[in-house]
Amino acid sequence: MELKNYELIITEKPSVSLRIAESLADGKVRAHKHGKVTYFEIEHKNKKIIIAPAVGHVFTLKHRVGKKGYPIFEVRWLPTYEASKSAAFAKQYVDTLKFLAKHASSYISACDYDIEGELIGYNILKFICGDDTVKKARRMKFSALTKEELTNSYEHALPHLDFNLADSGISRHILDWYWGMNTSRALSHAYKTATSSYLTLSAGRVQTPTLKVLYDREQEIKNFKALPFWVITALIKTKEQDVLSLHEKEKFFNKAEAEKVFENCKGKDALVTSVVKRRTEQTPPTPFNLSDLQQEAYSLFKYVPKLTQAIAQSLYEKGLISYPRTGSQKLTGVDPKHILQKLAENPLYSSKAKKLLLEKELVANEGTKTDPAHPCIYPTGEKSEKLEGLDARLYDLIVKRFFATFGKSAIRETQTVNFNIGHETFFAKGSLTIEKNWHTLYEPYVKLKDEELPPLKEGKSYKVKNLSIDQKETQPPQRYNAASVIRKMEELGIGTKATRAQTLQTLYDRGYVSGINQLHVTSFGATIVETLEEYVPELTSEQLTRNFEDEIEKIQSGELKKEVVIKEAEETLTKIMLEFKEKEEKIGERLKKSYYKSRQEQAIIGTCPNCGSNLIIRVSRASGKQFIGCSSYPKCKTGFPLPQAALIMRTVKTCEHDKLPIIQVIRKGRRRFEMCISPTCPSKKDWGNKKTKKEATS
DNA sequence: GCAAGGTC
Repeated sequence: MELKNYELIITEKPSVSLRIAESLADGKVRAHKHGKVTYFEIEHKNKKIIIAPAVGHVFTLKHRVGKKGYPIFEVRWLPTYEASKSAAFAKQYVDTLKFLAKHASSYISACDYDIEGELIGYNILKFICGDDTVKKARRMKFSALTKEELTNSYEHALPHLDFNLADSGISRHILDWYWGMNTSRALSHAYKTATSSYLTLSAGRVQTPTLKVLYDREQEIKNFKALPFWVITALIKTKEQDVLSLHEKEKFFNKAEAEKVFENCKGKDALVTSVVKRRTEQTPPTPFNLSDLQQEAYSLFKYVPKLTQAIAQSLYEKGLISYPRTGSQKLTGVDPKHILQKLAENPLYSSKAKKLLLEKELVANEGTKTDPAHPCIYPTGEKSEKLEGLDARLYDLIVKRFFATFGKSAIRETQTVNFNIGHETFFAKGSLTIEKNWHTLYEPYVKLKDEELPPLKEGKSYKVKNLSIDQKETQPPQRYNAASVIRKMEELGIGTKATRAQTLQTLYDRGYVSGINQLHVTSFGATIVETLEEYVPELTSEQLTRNFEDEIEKIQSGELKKEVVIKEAEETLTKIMLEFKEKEEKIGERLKKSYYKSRQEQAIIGTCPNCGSNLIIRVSRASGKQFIGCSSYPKCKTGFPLPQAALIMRTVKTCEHDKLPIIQVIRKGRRRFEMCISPTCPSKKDWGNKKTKKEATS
């Protein structure tokens, strides 16, 4: 069959190609393969249309080959598979688009309608379809993958791309590249001048402010001065149970005052002065976007955000859930009834789905956040082979969350009882769920606890079983964990939903941070922050992102030309890099010292599976051997042997099998490998003895 | 080799 004279619709990713084909096809959707890539052929109003996907960015910026040192500003666009081996899969997509572009008579970009999507389409047209197609191509603009929206966006396709938007995308890429590459190279170069050996160091518009956030918290904790305070509690005896009440002042920072109050209350009975009951409505949760899912999976299952993202991606590829890299908390364009009907066929979910289907109206408690291209994360209701382990748990959470958003508000009752003990006021609080409603749909993931108070009568006196005064002290602020730092990045508006988990990984990889439950900045990470604050302070604050956004907005509106912005960045950085270079020796010494020290520190390897404290490298007093053990030893005796290890470099990732850390170890003779710390992990052989490139060739 | 951003 000869394919000629068709319209070529280019999408950002494979799943969208199919949706567009299904929406526009008057008759059958024909799927074809070119290599491994599927594209679709349809007829729409007697017109032949081919729909073919990209895989996100298939072009990336690359400096001129062999160019060493810094500063560097000469960049050009190159196919991702030429720039990096890890992007080899992208070649097939590029080849397919090249093949299809040859005989196309017209072109439409149907990439996501955002800055990156505009650029993905623009680059494909320019470098694959031919320069002349850039001006001719039309643009489909849609904000949901529904038939109606997609058909409408095709019928009313914009006559051309938004060139200003594409320009702002180009600028974003170049500015990030300039700042990131130059600063990273400068750091590595400085290290090399001091040690004559190469070490990958990095800095960037997103990773450095993130590191700074962790660093600042580290400083807060370091500078924290604990204050002692006293609390007075009274255990009140009733027929049913004892009630613990607290003095209304809660914290006494003055010891004498606390002791006086304590004396006043001693030996006195507790008179109930008031019983106040309040009912509150608790609205159901909002649908998941990626960040919400990452937070919840961490808090319920301790899945790190990167793991959650990987599992969600695989569930999406199996057709079980919708597109996971979304910021939306809305069910735009989703037909919940249809999904519930499909879920009702699954014995695991049948009863809950059927219960919801009985409702007259299905109204979801949608959140306010939206996404330019996708609705929230929801189950498709499709059947699959039996899910197990990590996948099954996450899928179950997504299904139950979907159910819960349609539930009625739960009703909670809180009770506050005030007591008079020797003319001092004490109080006790209880809370109780009166009507579960959405809680039953979300079980077992509801985190609320019921604490019921026994019936206490106003005006009645009760015996005080025990009155106590305890000294406590104020606590320093909590360290961030792997999930909360992602939320913080979201708050600061740095990174994107799809990249934040990866950014944290980069900070681990560089040895800047360690720990999962409690993220510590290593002394080396601290040196990086301090060095950059001195020489490239712009890069340590999220303000750089704000400046980018302002400039990019102006390019979008046509107020500014991208060339001006790029030139300006070049000038600024040239100056900064020259100053850096002058101090290179000094900076190198500082980095060297700090790096060596950091390696010898008691590295935090991960989180103790038993008690949640840090796992650190310990030396056994008995045998003198190194092993990984819990930092709260001897309270917790968790430990893992470490055979023949010489130097533990860092935690690489978390083992998917038992969620223990996988660490990178260098043995004597510079043999470097990764291993799961669990001696019984069955996946151990997968990590062991991974040789470095150098070794493999020697 | 280093960024950040797409997607697998």
